[in-house]
Amino acid sequence: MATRELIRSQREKALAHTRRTHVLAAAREAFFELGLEGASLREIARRAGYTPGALYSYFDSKEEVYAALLGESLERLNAKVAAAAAPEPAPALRAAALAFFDFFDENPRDLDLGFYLFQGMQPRGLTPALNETLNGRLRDALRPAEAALQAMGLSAAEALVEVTALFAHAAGLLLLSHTGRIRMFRQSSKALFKRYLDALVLRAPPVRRKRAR
Amino acid sequence: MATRELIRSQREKALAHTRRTHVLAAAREAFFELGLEGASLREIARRAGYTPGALYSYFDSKEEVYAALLGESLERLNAKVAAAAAPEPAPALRAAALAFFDFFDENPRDLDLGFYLFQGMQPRGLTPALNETLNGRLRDALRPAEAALQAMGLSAAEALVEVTALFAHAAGLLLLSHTGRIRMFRQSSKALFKRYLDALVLRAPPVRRKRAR
Amino acid sequence: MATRELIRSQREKALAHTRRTHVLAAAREAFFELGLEGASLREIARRAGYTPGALYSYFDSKEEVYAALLGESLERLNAKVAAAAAPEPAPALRAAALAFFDFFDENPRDLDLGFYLFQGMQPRGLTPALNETLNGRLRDALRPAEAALQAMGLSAAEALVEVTALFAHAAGLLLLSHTGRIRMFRQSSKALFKRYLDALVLRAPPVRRKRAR
Amino acid sequence: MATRELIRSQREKALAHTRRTHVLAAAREAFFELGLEGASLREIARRAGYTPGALYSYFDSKEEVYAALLGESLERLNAKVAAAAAPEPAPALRAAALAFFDFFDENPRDLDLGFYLFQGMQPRGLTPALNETLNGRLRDALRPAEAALQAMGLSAAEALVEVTALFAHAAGLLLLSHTGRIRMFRQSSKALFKRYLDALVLRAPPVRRKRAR
DNA sequence: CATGAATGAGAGTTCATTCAT
DNA sequence: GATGAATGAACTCTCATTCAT
Repeated sequence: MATRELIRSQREKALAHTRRTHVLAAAREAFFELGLEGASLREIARRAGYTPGALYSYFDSKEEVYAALLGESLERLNAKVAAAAAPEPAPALRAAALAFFDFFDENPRDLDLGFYLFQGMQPRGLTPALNETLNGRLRDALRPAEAALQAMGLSAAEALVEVTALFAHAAGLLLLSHTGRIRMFRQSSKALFKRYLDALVLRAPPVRRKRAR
Repeated sequence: MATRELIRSQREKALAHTRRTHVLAAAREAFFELGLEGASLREIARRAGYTPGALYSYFDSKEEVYAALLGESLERLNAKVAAAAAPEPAPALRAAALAFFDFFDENPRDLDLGFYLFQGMQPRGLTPALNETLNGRLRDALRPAEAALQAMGLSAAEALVEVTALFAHAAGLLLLSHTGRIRMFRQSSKALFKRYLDALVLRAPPVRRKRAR
Repeated sequence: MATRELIRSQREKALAHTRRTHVLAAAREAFFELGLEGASLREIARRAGYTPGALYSYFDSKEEVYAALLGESLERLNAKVAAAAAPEPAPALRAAALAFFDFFDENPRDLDLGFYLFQGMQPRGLTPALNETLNGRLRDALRPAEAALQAMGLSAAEALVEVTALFAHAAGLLLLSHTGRIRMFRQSSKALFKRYLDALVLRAPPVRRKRAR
Repeated sequence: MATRELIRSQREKALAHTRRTHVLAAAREAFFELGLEGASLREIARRAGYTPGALYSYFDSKEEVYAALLGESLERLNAKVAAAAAPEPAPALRAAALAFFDFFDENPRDLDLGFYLFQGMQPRGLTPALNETLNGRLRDALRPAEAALQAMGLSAAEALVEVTALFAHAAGLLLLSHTGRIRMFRQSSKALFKRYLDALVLRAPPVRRKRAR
């Protein structure tokens, strides 16, 4: 008896998850196509084949949909960064940093998502706890680069400084690129980012000295 | 006779300007306090002590209000950058770059304003010509730094690359700072920016040696 | 199980229809009392006991409300015309034509509605297909008269000419009557229309003689 | 002294009239181009080179502008009808009726104007006296046809009936034509009107017999 | 006479959200 | 779980009109 109950409960849970995923897919699609303004709850529901009210079975508010979307985006980012590895520290830095950069460069909507680039860039409606978690996942995506920097001989503190600067540089270039402003300078954000990486690797000599011993 | 007319006309023009400025002040206030979403025409009108319709005496659309706001922001930026000068190239670079950085660092909403133009809304009330002008003013704010880079011996092409990277780095740091993400790294965006400038100035000397020959 | 579902579904459908009808009744009432300009969505909603937004559950736009109103009006017209029959061609012509005339004479607002169709209606709520359909229903209301004319011996082409003239005469008289201008002439539009029909029937007989041969 | 005053007064009156005429021209232009809905006071003022408020020096309300427009339209109509004369009664009838028909057929906006008078116009700009006057001018445009009918031998009462029917027929055809509905019947309103006139002249013979005496 | 600012009402429409069924 | 109806507030924008200057 209890077994049958359990099985049913499991099946329902799986179903619920499937449907939630389905809704998220519709939300992503709407958001990517129409941007934040166009991706109303109505539109998302329409694309998912539901009525607006039905979405409230899966999400408590529109913001929660947005948060789920962002969470999923960050998972993809981390997966990409984790997949980019190299045996030597310097190539590992390049690989990790480029994976990070490319992810947003190739998926500009993920940039929107990640930086709350609309609505004045303020995270609204996200509980602090959730916000922390999501930010943590973004932070995670930078850890491989940070580790590589340490492997290159930088102290933990130095590596933190450098990875922050790296993050800022990537973010700035992506912003310029995504908003079209880079055109004013007739430059390529990707080339500029590689140039920054080159300089960073060159600046790291202390590591080499360590190695030389 | 004509004199009286002229005086009246002048006074009215001044009044009109004052009132437009007053509306813009209300718009800025609303925008700064409530962000993009909250700063509706109604809210702006309310704060200016007007009915919504009255704003249409001064602006043709909501977009035009934002454009005016952004234009004014960029003028302030340029004024600040122009005011920051130094006799020697390297200090001039630092001064110009820091003025640029500080402007947005101290007025984060001006950063929002600048992004808004390209991101959130359609350039409906913003003619391409006006858009170009505004972008040009942003570009102008970087020219002193670019000039200093050339004065330090960089070629025009090199200076352009470097000023673009500088802009990106500043934008990225500001983004991190403004969205609170810099806290994740326990760093100061200002300190990081100065560090970037130091490295930039150090990287330039080879040029100078060239000069010395 | 399925039965219960079915019953509920049917009841809901009936309810939906009832409510839509209720809204349309309010719309008609508002439109009839206040005319085209006064019958705003807000006013219609108020009379139906709804908030303005609620109407968008039933209609996609204001134009669609009017289209529905007009469609229903044309159905009533056709019903009235169809009900007016007679065994012999000449009486059949009189009956059909008078039914058409009387419908608009007794319900002047239906005349307004008909005018509105082409004069003011925007293409939003009135797809070309719907427009065609509605015009077709108006055309339908004249077919009994046209058939009677043919039965009286007129060729298809002659009958078409005559029914067009009949329609125009009716429309003109209704316009004069509805706008009060007929008073300038101290005439009755109904009497004039009957007079026109008398003349039309008298003009036709030659045909019958042809048949009699 | 008084003379100088008088002259100035006269000159000012003339000027005022000129300017009023100028505003009316702008109004007509706006109305003819944009239709009833598009011809707002703002638009009229814009075209006349004035601000909206200025129009209130010449007209007490928007309705009054329309009334003036309509009055002028009716003058043109009467002029056209008066110009169409013929020595014999039957040709005179044809000429007068066709002039009336053609005026509206060729200037559909004048038809709109005429419709507007009774359909939408508020009693504010249209005093009963003015209303009477305008209706009288419309009536006047039919008098030549009425006189011709009497000249053809109809009694005053008969002529009145016939001219009313003629008016209605013309109005109906113009309505069908102007609203595009005549296309449903693949007919020409002008041809149908001529056909009506032919039948009317044929129906009149009793007159001729009178003459023959 | 004419302006320019302002009103105040109102237009149609969209939205996230709630809730009985 | 899902629906469909409904809310209520908000949105941008337009209008005829008024009035001090």
